[in-house]
Amino acid sequence: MPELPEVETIKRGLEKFVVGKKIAKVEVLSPKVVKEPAVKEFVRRLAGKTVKQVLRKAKLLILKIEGGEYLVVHLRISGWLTYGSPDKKARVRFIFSDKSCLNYMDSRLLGELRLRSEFESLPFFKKLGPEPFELTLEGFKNLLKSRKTKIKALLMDQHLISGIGNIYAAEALFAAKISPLRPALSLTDKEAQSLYKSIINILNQAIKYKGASVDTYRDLQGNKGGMDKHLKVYGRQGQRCFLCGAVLKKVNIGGRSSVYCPKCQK
DNA sequence: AATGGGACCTGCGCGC
DNA sequence: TGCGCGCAGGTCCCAT
Repeated sequence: MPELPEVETIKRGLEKFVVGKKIAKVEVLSPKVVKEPAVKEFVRRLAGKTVKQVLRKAKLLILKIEGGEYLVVHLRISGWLTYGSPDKKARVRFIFSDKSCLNYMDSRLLGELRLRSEFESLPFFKKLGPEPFELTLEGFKNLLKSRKTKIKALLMDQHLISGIGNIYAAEALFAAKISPLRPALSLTDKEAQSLYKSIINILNQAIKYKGASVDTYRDLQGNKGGMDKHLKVYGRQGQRCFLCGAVLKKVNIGGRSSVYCPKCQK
């Protein structure tokens, strides 16, 4: 579900509704999603603690908890959070002292919750490349240099550049008029610059629209994101390109479906 | 180094 | 209506 813009939207919601709240009780309905520590310990250590701050790194959400602990949330594909009253489909419920509730939702159970005294040593965190916002144009060009991998696969490789997933990789490549199948090293300086700018623009636009609700994603209050309506290629295979009218094509790249305009994107 | 496949999971929409 | 299949916004791990 969530790429950087969706996670950023959730982060802002948490800042508004959850920071400063005291966790009275944690209910773990699906123990599978709690990766560390053991569920009993997880619940015990959170009870009575206040949420101090929310951080985001790429698609990772990090809640700083009173007493020097961090609740690290990776939503993976189908995770999302709602704030309000307890949800019967929740996998984990964080009930606050004012009776309000933060629900961790995750139909496919692929997401992960961790409670740790720090998050920097988490293997996934350590291997995370810079976000597009932390990368200069030169830094971006250096990533492409000498890499034969398909440009779309590179954009989604979190070790190299983090926060971009299947939707925004497809959209940025369309905006830059570059085929997702091109080897990264084949991009000219001009193309690399155009792609770099497109990535930043698309992510900022998506944040502005509070994410895309192609599937189950909702913000904390249950509202859909507004970015769906602005997607030009993602999920539009077989339909016509808004620019040239050609039929959009779907190919498989790195095990993910990738939609693009064979006429506009060279 | 790069790519392809499978694994982890559930649930939805589609065609028959 | 019911069933099987393909597919889904992520990441890891293995084989080649």
